Amino acid sequence: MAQSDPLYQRIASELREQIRTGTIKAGDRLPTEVELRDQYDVSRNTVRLALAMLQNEGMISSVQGKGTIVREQIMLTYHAAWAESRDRNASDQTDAFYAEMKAQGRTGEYRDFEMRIKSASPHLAARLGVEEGDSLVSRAISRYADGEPFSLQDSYYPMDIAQACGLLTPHDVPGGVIRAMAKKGHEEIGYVDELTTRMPTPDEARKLGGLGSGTPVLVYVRTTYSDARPLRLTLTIFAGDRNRVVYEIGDLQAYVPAENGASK
Amino acid sequence: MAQSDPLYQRIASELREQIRTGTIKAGDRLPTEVELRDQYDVSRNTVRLALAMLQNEGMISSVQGKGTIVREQIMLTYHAAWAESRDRNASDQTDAFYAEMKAQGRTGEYRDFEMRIKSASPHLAARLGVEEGDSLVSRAISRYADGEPFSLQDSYYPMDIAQACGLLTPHDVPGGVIRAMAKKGHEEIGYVDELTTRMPTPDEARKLGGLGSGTPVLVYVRTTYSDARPLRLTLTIFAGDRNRVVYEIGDLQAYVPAENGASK
DNA sequence: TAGTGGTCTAGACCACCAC
DNA sequence: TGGTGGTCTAGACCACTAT
Repeated sequence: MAQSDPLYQRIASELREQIRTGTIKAGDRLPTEVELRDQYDVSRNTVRLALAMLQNEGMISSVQGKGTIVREQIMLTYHAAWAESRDRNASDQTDAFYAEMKAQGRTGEYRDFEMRIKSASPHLAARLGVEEGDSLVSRAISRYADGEPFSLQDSYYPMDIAQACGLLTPHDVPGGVIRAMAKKGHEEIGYVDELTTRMPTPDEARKLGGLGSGTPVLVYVRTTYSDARPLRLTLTIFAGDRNRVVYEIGDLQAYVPAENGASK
Repeated sequence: MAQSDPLYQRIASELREQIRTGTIKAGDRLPTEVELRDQYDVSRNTVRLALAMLQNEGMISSVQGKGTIVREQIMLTYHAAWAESRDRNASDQTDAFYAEMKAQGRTGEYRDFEMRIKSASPHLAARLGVEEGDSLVSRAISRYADGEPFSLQDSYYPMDIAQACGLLTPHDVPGGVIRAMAKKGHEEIGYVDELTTRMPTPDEARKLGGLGSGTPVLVYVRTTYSDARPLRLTLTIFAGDRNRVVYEIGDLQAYVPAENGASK
């Protein structure tokens, strides 16, 4: 960062460098705003501009009354290619989630189950092959790992399938939804996954445990198909700083999964 | 947003609502900061706090001297499941990218090709099955669509493979890298894709055409394997507001691709 | 030149937390 | 109670764009 840059960017650069090189480690407290103000001989607002920059990069987070700390990153892995596959024991998404958590040495749970009837948005209607405004059954949960929220999931089903398969209940389906649908002749034989990223809405940030302003979400949409029609659309919002989606495809006899890993 | 919220959050909420409902449309100019200051009877700094909030959500972007506008979203789709598959005409990543762009009615190009020798970071070493610090060949490009930068790509190859396959050249490999490797007995028969999201580094933001501070990147890592070993690791940084990664897997005879679509 | 957003100051008071 | 970050004011000057 050149010397002619704005003051606040120069301050941000120096702090960023100290974090990158480990002079200030993850979990450590930064100097207070007043200390930085004196240290750089600027106004407190200028210090706050610098800190806002780092916050928007997801590097630090501030708590009123306590201070500003360098954020730590823990990563969970979501194996998309087999998470819901039919030849595993996992009977539905929830079971698959438990299995993933256990395999990664964490405790998984979900909360706030909700069943609702919703009107199909253009986006949903196009993917589920129904008319805009048609009724859809939505079954939503929040997933937690080690007591912390990690992702929000909302599955949409065409009304006729939901009725035939007993999905109009405000609780878990015994044996899992996928199995229940298969029994009624709606077997999932293919899927299309769409992955995007964006900043969370204030509502999503709240549900995901107060995401810092520098934390994006990973938006994951899976639409599944039988041989005749779309069966289900599952929208998952992952907290971007804590999740990784993985696809393992093809012949992987030479693949040795490394259990760990930062984001880059 | 309750009335007891901070002023700047209340201003942000009202503007957000006006954008959401279409009172202010994509591409439109927002009122100037001075107008908002008078309208809400607050200081200009408070207005700027509100605008910063919306900027961090990716909803608006400001340009010095011009004004503040509501951002438009165009979405490109990257078909990960077949983008590099062997039974398509695409001979390497670059060709595959052209084909995708053409299919979506856009012009694709790439710039700033670079070949470098780099030392393996722990992250790269683990995935490519080499020792930390070993030499790797890096071949990087920036991808543009309709003249705008969309993604940065960097492929890493173990030195012995790069030498055997003629990858130590500062230009394209005729027929494509994947084909060149296959000819020398290094055929890609499986791959592992990892997808994460985070905020861009200042350097990435610059290379991607000055990403707004509310735009995350989609980090896409593909590691490919032969029957014996890892062959290649390709790291792609997508501008998050302009790209979508799609996997089409299984039997999809009932799938009718919808060519369009917003992010949610 | 007039108007826009970008940077910066020097204060003030408040809400929250640890002691 | 003292210190932290959170909010807010009322200015100033600068850099850039349009006309």
